Amino acid sequence: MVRPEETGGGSAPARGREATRARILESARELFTSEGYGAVSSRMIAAHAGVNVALINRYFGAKRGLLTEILREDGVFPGLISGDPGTLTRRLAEHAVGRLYGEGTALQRALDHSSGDPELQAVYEGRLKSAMLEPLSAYLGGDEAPVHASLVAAVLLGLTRVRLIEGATALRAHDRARLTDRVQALLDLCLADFETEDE
Amino acid sequence: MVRPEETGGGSAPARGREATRARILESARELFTSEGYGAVSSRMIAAHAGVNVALINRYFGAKRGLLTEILREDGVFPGLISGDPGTLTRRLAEHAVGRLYGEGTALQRALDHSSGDPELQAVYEGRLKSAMLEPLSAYLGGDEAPVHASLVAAVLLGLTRVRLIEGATALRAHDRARLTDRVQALLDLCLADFETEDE
DNA sequence: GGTATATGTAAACGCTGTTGACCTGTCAAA
DNA sequence: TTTGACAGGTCAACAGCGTTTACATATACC
Repeated sequence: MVRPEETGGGSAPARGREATRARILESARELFTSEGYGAVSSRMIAAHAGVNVALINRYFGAKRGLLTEILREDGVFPGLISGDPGTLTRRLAEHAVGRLYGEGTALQRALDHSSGDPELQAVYEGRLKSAMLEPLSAYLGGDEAPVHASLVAAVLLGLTRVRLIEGATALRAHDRARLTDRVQALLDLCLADFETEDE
Repeated sequence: MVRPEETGGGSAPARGREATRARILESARELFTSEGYGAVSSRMIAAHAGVNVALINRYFGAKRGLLTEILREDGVFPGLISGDPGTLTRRLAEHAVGRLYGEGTALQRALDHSSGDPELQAVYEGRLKSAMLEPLSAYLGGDEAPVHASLVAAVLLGLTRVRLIEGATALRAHDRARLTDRVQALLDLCLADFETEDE
């Protein structure tokens, strides 16, 4: 009796492998979103997925492997660093303010919120480097590009951090617009040529 | 036989209490500095201090209590938010850049480095609120003060974070001066009156 | 003396992430 | 049909963590 069950190929891609993997991943995403990375244990994920704990490490190496997988799908600052350079800072400011004070993904907010976890940090920072600093630096070009990119990243990351510290204060539309303008101005200053008028 | 041993008072200040407390605190400070908060366990601190583990919780409530105590002594941005308002941003910029790219305390650097720990985060953020956001806001005064303070904090925190992500790149004196100027300009912009020229 | 009260100790609790040994069902070849 | 290989899944254990509880001990007061 061959169990057909969506095994189209004839070789040996296994029966439950992909399904189980997906189930674990989905459970992890849900729990990370609702509870935060640090507050979710391997056993919680396993229980939620109806799966044995050992399978998490079998399929993802370790708990952080889950996060790496999730972050890869749900990119950080996706697709903003491209297009018209003239409006780059505007787009970044709008995205940042929107994400922090408006319509950010629940997952994004959850990951931002636990962005300090020592475990998460390595993954998060790796993503940020490869998805923000490096492309932005390449996008800007020139000798000063790395510094400019770092400053931009600093402003954006700092906003996230302060936002977390201050808590979830809602912002009226008008104040949000003002904040966005101010952030854009800061980003513009980060990117501006900047000649110190000293000797 | 009364053990004199610096027990001047006659009531009941105990014999080993202060000494033990101090020993634990000193061990914690050393280990946090050299290893980072998350990498140091209660048992490591106890062993280093030559003391039973339970005493840590007896004297400091919990591991985070040690950190609270250490942070209270070694303030964050100590004494900068006062004096001539005209040079405030200069002082902050110099302090921040100096701390991150120059002569910061080893402990400061270590705590910055583990500033993401979920446990540490609460303490760290509490300190930052009470030692940075609130005094700065009060210092600036006015309706917009909280927003300005938040932006300043964002820039300073963001610099820390990016610095950690990028790693310990040494900066030549000239580049450090340029960075300081740029940061000061950003801080000035954070504090500037900012009228959006829309309708 | 006796006795209350600090101070220090040993052992455990429940939790974490992770791993190794063990079943179990499916498939291919003999 | 019997045999073997093997992927998929389970179970129990490991060492470590922060923390707590019950206990021993030394000190200080009456």
